[in-house]
Amino acid sequence: MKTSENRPAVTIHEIAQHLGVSSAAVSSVLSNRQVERRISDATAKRIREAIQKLGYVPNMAGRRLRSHRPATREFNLAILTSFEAPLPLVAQALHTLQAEADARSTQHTRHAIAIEMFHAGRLSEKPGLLDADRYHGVIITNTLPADDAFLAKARLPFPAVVLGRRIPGYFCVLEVPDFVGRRSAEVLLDAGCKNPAVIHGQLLTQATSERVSAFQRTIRARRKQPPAIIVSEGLQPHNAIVALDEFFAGGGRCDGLFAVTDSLAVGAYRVFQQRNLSIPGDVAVVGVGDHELAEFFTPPLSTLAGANDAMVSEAVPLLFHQLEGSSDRPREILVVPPVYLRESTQRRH
Amino acid sequence: MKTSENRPAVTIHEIAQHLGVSSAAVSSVLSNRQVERRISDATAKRIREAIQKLGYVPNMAGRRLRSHRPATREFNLAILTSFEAPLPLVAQALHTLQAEADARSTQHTRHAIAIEMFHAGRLSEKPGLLDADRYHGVIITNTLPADDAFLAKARLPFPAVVLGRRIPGYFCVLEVPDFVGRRSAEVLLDAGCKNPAVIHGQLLTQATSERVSAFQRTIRARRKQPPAIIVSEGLQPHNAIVALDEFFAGGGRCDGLFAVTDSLAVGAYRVFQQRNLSIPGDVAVVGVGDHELAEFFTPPLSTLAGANDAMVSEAVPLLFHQLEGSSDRPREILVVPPVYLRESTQRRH
DNA sequence: GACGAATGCTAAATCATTTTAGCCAAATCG
DNA sequence: CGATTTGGCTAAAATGATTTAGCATTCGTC
Repeated sequence: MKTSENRPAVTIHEIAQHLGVSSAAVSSVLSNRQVERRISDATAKRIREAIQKLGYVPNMAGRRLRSHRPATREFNLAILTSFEAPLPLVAQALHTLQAEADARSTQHTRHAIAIEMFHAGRLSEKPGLLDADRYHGVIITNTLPADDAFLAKARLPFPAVVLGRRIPGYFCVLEVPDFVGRRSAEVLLDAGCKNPAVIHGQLLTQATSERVSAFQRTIRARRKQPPAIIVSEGLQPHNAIVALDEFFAGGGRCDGLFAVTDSLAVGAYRVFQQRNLSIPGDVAVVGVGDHELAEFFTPPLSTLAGANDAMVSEAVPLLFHQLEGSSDRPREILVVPPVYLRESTQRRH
Repeated sequence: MKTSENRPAVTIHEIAQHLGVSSAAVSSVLSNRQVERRISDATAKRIREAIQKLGYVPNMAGRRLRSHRPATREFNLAILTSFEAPLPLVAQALHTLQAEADARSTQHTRHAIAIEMFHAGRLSEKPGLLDADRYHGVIITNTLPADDAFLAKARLPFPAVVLGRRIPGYFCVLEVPDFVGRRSAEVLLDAGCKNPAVIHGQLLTQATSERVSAFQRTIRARRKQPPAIIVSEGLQPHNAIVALDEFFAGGGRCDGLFAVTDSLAVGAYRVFQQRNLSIPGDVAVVGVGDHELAEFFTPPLSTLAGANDAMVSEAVPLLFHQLEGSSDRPREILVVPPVYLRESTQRRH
């Protein structure tokens, strides 16, 4: 790590002043135009050395402003997601956003689109989010309650659409409440399960926590006793393996599992195989369709949700609507998640 | 689609002029400071209407420049990848880059990091890539030959590191040539395969095409006849299913498969299951470890490559080195991909 | 009816950079 | 030796937005 970067930054003017030349000369050298601008080799060399020595870093805002073509508008759009969340969903959102942006690009209108990430629960620490000088609009997804609280309080100074979360004052796109939790419980019960369980990670997004509690309520209502709740440290398969092994070692019983993430289901598959429990014969498994490979698991995994296509299709037009200056009041759009019943929850005779 | 956006863009000055007020007034209304700045409600209303009617879009470069705190340097870094490529690798690169950037952030130095995407083979159409006014540095990955050619010719006006590809004039990080192709051939042969085959998608990155040809060469050298080559339309499991079904329907034979992508291996698993070919009993399968779930497939998939961790760990410091103004000559770093032998290539008695 | 305060605005500076027009001295030419 | 060219630079404008200081009015009060 160079300590040099701890010094204050310098501008082109300061370099010029330091050398007793004009800033035009420095700029010419920086863009390698010193020959056509007729800066002598000796001066160019002095300038180059100063640039190096003082650790000059160009200010992109200055450059962009200067090179801006008049009468052109440029939209800076971003998808904000957490480092911890699965990416395929986000990629799809980007794809849709990009396609829509391309369709709207004209002679005078350009769009720049990026994915940016924040640490789950620490959205508030993301630099520039509260300033109005970075984004024209954003789609925010995979937030934790702490992030939601921050957003509810902060009110971003630019259009935003929130995915999978209901936050007052924002345009939100989310799945029909309780649907996934209730249906996954029904799917397991219909498959003949007597001892259903749910596995989820420690960190709960609002969508996930609603799924879990709706699952609990439904099971309790139908079977007069609550399901087992298994908590894994993270969302990766090996987290599920550790949590389930512990569960069984402690005498836990389970003949039907709702995994709030497909990657948890993958870990569960492994544990059941190792314990010689057949799927769905001994234990049925249902996941949420956040993984494109779910239908290729052995056996193919039944999934709910994964309404991501649908949510994104709603969210993107909503964002552009705001960008175009609509003054509509924030509203919520509810999406019904698709249900894919596959072999992993086949009814037992 | 609003046609309004086809009109030339307007600036704050133009709005002001149009209304016969000052640009300061317009700016005050835009930032909702009209009360403290003592703009009358009537004027504020007129301004707001004009903003709406003329379709004003703020120029972020102007705003950022204005709000720039002197003596502060800001690095804009990006990871450029193709829409078509698998994302987990990229997420990891972002993670590493972000961590390194955070470690280097000081009172006077900030970093902004994003993932941006281009259509495979059309990197040249990405706006702003040839201008020096957007990025301080980039990591480029998942390029196709057309992109490579573009990069070789263009010479980007900012530091860059290319992953998985050798391009003259750039810092490149890639796997040891031929390693993956040769080792995957050896793994299949060691498992006792007599009729090895390889499956890949139509679009070939340089890394992939090298893997395929090294595989071919190795097989031909050892078995005196070339492997079957199966080409799928895309990289998704269903593409592999279509291609393999066609291959078998056409009388193709195969008792060992090298899948250049794990998602292709997933599709292959399905086809083999449906044809009652056991893995690895009847057919051995080896993939490249671009999928975190490979070890959880049934049976667990042997993988090569997936040297992504290692490549990223090399690439990130290389980028920062350039950002710090090092004038080193571009060089290549070769990484040896790890090899994970799992059940899918277990030797037959 | 004079003074102070409130109201409603504007002019100009500032942020960092690039480019255009042009200045002055030295070299070359006729 | 005067005119023209070349070399080596600089001053200043321009890009778009925000903020600070301040200028006119009008209003209220004693």
